Amino acid sequence: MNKRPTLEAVAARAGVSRATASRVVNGQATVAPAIRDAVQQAIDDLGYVPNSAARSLVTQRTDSIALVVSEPPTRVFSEDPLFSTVIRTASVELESADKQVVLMLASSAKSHARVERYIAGGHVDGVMLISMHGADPLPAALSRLRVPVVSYGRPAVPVDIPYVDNDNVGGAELAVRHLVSTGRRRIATIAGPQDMIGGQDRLTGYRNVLRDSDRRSIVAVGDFTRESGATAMRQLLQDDPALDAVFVANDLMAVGALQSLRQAGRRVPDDVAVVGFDDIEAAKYTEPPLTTIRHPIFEQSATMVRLLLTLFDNGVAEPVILPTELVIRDSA
Amino acid sequence: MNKRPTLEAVAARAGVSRATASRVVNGQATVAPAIRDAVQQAIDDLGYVPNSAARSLVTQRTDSIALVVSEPPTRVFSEDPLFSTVIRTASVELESADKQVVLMLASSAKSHARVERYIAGGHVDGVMLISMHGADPLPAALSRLRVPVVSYGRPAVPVDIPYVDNDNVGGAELAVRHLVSTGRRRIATIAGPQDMIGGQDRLTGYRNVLRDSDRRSIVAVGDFTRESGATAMRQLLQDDPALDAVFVANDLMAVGALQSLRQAGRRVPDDVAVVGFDDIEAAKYTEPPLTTIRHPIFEQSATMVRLLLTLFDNGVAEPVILPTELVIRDSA
DNA sequence: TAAATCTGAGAGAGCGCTCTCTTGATGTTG
DNA sequence: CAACATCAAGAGAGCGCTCTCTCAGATTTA
Repeated sequence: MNKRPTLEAVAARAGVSRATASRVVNGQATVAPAIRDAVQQAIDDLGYVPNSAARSLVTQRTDSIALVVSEPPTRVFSEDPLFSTVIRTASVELESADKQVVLMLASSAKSHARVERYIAGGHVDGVMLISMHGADPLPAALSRLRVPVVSYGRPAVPVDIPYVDNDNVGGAELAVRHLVSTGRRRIATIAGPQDMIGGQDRLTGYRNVLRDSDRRSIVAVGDFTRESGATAMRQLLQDDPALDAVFVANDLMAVGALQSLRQAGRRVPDDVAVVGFDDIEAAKYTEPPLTTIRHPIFEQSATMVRLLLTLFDNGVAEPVILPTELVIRDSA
Repeated sequence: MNKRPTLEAVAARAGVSRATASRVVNGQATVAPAIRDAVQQAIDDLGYVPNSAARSLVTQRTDSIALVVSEPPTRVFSEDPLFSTVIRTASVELESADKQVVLMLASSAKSHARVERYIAGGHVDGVMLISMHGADPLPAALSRLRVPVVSYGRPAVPVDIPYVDNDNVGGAELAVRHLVSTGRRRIATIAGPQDMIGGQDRLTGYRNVLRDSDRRSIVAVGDFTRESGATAMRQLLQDDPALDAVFVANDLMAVGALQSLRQAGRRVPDDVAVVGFDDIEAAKYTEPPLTTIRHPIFEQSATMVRLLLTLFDNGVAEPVILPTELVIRDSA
C-alpha cells in the first residue's frame, strides 16, 4: 500500500506553496496560467487525489447525503420495485450534483438510533428520508437535528419538512370512478396498511367516490405484498360473493388478487373488474394485463433531490404533489 | 446551527485531558472507573458525537465501504428484484459490522471515472462490486488500486479478486435435466445476454445436458428483461412451432415468455413446459406458477460481506460458489 | 517621480481527533 | 529500603487540507 501523495508533495514538485496548489485544485481564478499548468502537471504526474477527510474537516461539508430507508418491521419491501426505482433514480440525480449517497436502512429501533447518531455526527450534509410507515419517529427526530431533510411521501405526523408525494386520494378516485362509469355495482377494495399514508389516502379516495355514487363499501386490508393481496381477495369473495369489481391499493397486491380470483373461478374482467395502483412493470404481464393508476415515479425521485438541493441553497423548499393518471389495460 | 461539541469540550467538562477523553470514547481499558464515569457523564450531557472526518484523518480508516453497482448501459435492472435484495441484504450485514454503505452507480464511462477517482481518493476502506456485464473494466481497475475488493458474481475477465457466485452451470443443468426426465423432446432455451457471465454459464449448462441427451438445441437470446423474454419466446415459436419445452435463463424473462405462450394459444405445461431461474417472489404468482431454479440470494449477499471482512483481516479470501436447487411448481 | 492601488503567491493557523512519548504515582522484589 | 517494574493520565505532535492574513512586485494615478 504505497502512500497516496499529498498536496504538500504536489506543491513541492511544482515548486510552489501548498496554498497555491490548493488554489489550483479548487479552481480559483487568482493563479497565473503558467503556475496553474505546472501544478496541474504535478497533479497528473503524481496521481494526486484530495483527501476528503482532511478537506471536510476544515470545510465542514461532506458532499454526501444520507438516503434513509425507514421500513416497517415486516420486511416486505425488498420485492417492491418502487423501492429500487426510487433508490436508483435518486442516486443518479445526486451523483450528477456531485454528491455521494450513503444508504442507511432503519428498520429496528436499534438501527434507528444508529441513523440518528450518524446524522448527528455530521457525516452528511443532508438527508433524504423514505419513510414507509406512519408511526415513524424519524422525520420528527431528524427535523430536530437541524439537518436539511426532505421526505419521499408525506410524513404521517405533521412535521415541517418538505416532501414529494403523488396524489393518492385523487388517483384512487380516478380508479374507482372508472369502475363506476363502466357500470360496476359492487365495488370492493383491498386497502393498504392503515399505518401508511399511502394506504390511508387511497382508501379515502375509494370511500369518497363510493359515497358520492351511492354504493356500499366493501373493504379488506392488506399490507402491500402479493401474498396479502391474495389473502384479502379470498376474504372479499367470502364476504360478498356477488362483488363485480375491486380496487386494489397497489399492483403487487393486485397480482395476488388476480391469482385468488383465478383460483375461485372468476373471470377478469367479465365477472370481476380489477384496478391496481402504481403501474409497475409487472402490471403489463399479468393475466389479464392490469388496468392501474400510474404516478410519475422517476419524476418524484428527481423532484425530491431537487427539493434537497433547493433546501441547501435557500433554506426553504415547498412540498410537491404530483398528478396521477389512469392506464386502461384489460382487467377493467 | 449551534456548533457540535468537541472532544476538547468533553475533556474540559470532565476535568481531564483530551487524551483521556479519547480513551473513554474509544473504550480503552486503561482508564480508572471513576474517571471513565465522569467522562461518560460529560459525553451524555453535551451530546457529544465524534467527528468522523477528524477521526479518519488520523486513523486512515473511514469505516465505510462502497457498494458499486456496475450496470450495463441498458437500464434494465431497476426492475430486477435481485438488485434490491442484494443491496438490502448487504447493507444490513455491513451495518451490523458497523460499516457505512456508500452506494455508487457506474453505468456510463463518466460515472466509471467518478467511481475510480472516488475510491482512489481513499473515501472507503473496501469495495463490493456488483458487476453485471462482462466487458466491465471496473474489476481490473479497482483491483489495481490496491483496495480490498470483492465481487458479486464471478468477474468475466480473470482478475484476482474474491467473489461469490451461484452455480449457474449446475443450476441450468438441473433445470434442463428435469425437462428431459419428464419426457420433453424439443427443448428450447431463452438465454441471457452473452456478455454476462450468468448469461453464458446458464447457456453452457443447457448445452451440456442437451448434448448428453442427444437433443437438438434451439436458442434465442434475451437480455434478462420481461420484454425480451416475450420477444424471444415469439421468435422461438416461429423457429420451431413444435417445441414442447423451454428453459428460460431468468424468471423475469420467463414471465414474458409465459405471456407470449398464452397469446400464441399454447397451454403450459401441457403443450409447452417452462422452467425459469432465480426463484423470485413473482414466480409463485404467474399463471401457472413457475417451476424454477432457486439460489440462496440472501446467503450470497451475506457471504460477500463476510468475504470482504475476511479480506480486511487476513489480506486474502477464497471465492465461494453456492449450490442451486430445483423448485417444482406447475409450469414444468 | 512618489504615492496609491491591485494582484498573485507564500506563511501559518487551525479544523477535531488519535497516538506515542513522558511523567509521576503506586506496587513489587531482593 | 533501594531499585525497578507497572500503570494511569497528560503533553504535544501531526494527519492533509483550506483560508485568512501578509507581503512583494507590478500597475496605475496624482
